[in-house]
Amino acid sequence: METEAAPGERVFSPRQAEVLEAALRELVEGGRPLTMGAVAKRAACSKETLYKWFDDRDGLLTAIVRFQAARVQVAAVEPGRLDLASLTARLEEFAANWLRVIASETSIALNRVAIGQAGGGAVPLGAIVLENGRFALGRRLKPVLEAGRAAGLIDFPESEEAFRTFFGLFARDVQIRLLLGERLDLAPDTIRADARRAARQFLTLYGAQPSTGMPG
Amino acid sequence: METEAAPGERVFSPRQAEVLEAALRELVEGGRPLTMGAVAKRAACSKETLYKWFDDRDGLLTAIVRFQAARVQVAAVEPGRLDLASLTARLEEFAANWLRVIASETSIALNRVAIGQAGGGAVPLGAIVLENGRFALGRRLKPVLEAGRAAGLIDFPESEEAFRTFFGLFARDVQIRLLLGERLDLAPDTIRADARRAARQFLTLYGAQPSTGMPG
DNA sequence: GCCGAACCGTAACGTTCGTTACGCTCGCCG
DNA sequence: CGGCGAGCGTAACGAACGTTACGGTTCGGC
Repeated sequence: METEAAPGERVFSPRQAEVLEAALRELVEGGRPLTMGAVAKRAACSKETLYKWFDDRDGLLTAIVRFQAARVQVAAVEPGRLDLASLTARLEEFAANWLRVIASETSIALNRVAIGQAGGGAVPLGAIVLENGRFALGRRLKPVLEAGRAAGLIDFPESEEAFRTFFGLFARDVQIRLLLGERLDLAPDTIRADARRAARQFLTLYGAQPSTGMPG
Repeated sequence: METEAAPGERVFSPRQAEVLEAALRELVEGGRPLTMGAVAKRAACSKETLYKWFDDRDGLLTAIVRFQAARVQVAAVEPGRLDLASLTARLEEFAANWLRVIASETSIALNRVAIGQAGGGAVPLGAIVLENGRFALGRRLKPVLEAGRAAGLIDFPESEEAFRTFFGLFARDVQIRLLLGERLDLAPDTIRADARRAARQFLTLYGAQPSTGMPG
């Protein structure tokens, strides 16, 4: 998926990618706050190299966030021709994907760092996470929603509002509970069931025709 | 200080409450990470006193969280006799209250600290926040939901699941965006409108009878 | 008025950690 | 072969901060 380098997006050398992988592992596995020394040791590189490549600790954190964001890119769903079944499937798939992402150790650790320094640091880590997480998500789903509307399957005045409602329906309290350290086990079956329920409820709220609950 | 108190709940002396207020202000207003020195200076007390009263930094943080939690206690709603109008009003009021809480600077700062040390520290700050936030919330609302079910206004198999859906409907992406540092302006009108929408959507999903949207 | 306890302000100590500097090895290029 | 730049490992420096210790002040009780 090497389509285009957006402005502000830097491509990392293979060795740099290795270092960032190591930093990510350190962030996830080592419960401690991330220190430059720990990253250097785990990556088997020198601190001097870290500073040369990433300037300072904030730069390293920013690089980690961007690096991870570049990998999480889910394939954009192309609207295509939609009937009720395929729209439902798209919604379910989308919700399940997102639940899997926010339940991953990596996402939790990254969000923790971004939240922990939000409001304090000079570097808007939180903004980067939001841009590549929540907002990228919205941009991905909106075409699907609008295609569904064009097909007469659902209706809403604003796709942004419709998306936020869908977000609430599948995310619910999961993310905040995970971030606060609760050990929720999100088994694949649980995720699938939650995604199905969210899609069904969304269609109930926004369906152009009264949608009857399917069995199952 | 042999004062017998409720299990896990300690009562603070007036002076201690002052100090905790100051600590809370420092946490909210000073963008920096909370240091013992900053708290002592703002509270006009000595560090030695801080350590005597709260043992160490974790103890101080825990005390701050408990102190704030003890103040936020919203009045428990008593189910009483419910018709559709009063149930709707209860839900709207509940959602609006919660939105006001999570949008407050204090709640954001406290959640940031709890999240920042979740998974790392020995003291489960996150668990305390969850217990006094999300879970206390559920305990407050469930009687209302069950009274609504008893009155035949709504129906659901599990009040926990119904509550989580309602939570998703009013919280949506607000909390995560605030925690990540986005400046959302939640004007009173916005909050009221969001609460109304969430209550209406919840009744649409769980209403025993098809509820028609009200004008306005 | 005197005593002791509580408390304030400040100094001091040790650790952690970000940041910089230095010596060494290794692979590439002329 | 010789130079050289990149990068590794480690040491060193300085600041921030948690924690402890100390001297001075206030205040209630005798």
